[in-house]
Amino acid sequence: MSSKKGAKCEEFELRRGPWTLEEDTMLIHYIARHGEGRWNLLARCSGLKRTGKSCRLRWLNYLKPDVKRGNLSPEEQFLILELHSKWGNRWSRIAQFLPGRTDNEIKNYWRTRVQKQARQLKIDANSSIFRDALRCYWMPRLLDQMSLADSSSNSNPNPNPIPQQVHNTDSSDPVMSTSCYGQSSSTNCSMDRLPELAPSPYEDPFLAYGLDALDSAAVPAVATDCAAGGGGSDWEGLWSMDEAWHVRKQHEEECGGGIFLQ
DNA sequence: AATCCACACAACCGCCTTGTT
DNA sequence: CAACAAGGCGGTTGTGTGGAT
Repeated sequence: MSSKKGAKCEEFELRRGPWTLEEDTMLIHYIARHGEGRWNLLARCSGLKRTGKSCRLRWLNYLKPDVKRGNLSPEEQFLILELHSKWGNRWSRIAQFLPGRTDNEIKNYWRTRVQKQARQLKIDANSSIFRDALRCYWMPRLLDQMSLADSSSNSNPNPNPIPQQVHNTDSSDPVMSTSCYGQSSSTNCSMDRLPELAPSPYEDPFLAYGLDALDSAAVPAVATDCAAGGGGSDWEGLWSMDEAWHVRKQHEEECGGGIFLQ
């Protein structure tokens, strides 16, 4: 079977690796004429020496007009952390709540930024300790950045406008019940009990999750203190050395000084 | 100036699901 | 209902780039 496959590949001399400008142009023009979908047909008829899969990926992750480029905003980062805590590595599902962002981009963000922090602390990124750390230190900081940006650009319309709404302090709210900022979430952040929310690209995620409820009052003192960021000059790290030490120590206590990742 | 290293991101691979015949 | 093809998804790898040494 695999040899047959290989022979097929050779027969059509399928190209691999980075896409050229010419290939991009061909793909864009073909989709402009015939629309998306039927990727294998597209690959055969467009003149591209690529697999249908490759064409699909290139279009969805890079060429599609509504693909957003550039750094993730604090709002987007916050959403990624929040949704990942609920759904785990369901990147495409998470991406549905970040218009213009692809699952690939979100996955890369998680691996390069978030998991990097876990590695530095020598903690499993999926551990409850690390999740707590995200909630106590990182997410409040993002909230802080969001409010700072908000207050400094009152006259400047937000590119991703978040509709004003009534504050939701209902404890049954998915975010408030599972996120428990600053509290120990090790008991109630289980992936087994993910909220069954119907994701929709048209639904405002902040509205859906009641994220407006996460004002400073909702964040515990320790978290807001950290978020206030005494001493954080530029926002490079996600937490200070003190915070990292605290997380690490907590982890040591919980694991009895044992099981660190290498 | 050269080399090394870490990072970010694009692209590929394999598996699974879904739709069609 | 089975077989097959296509699409979708998550994990992994490859590569270009910028900073550090």
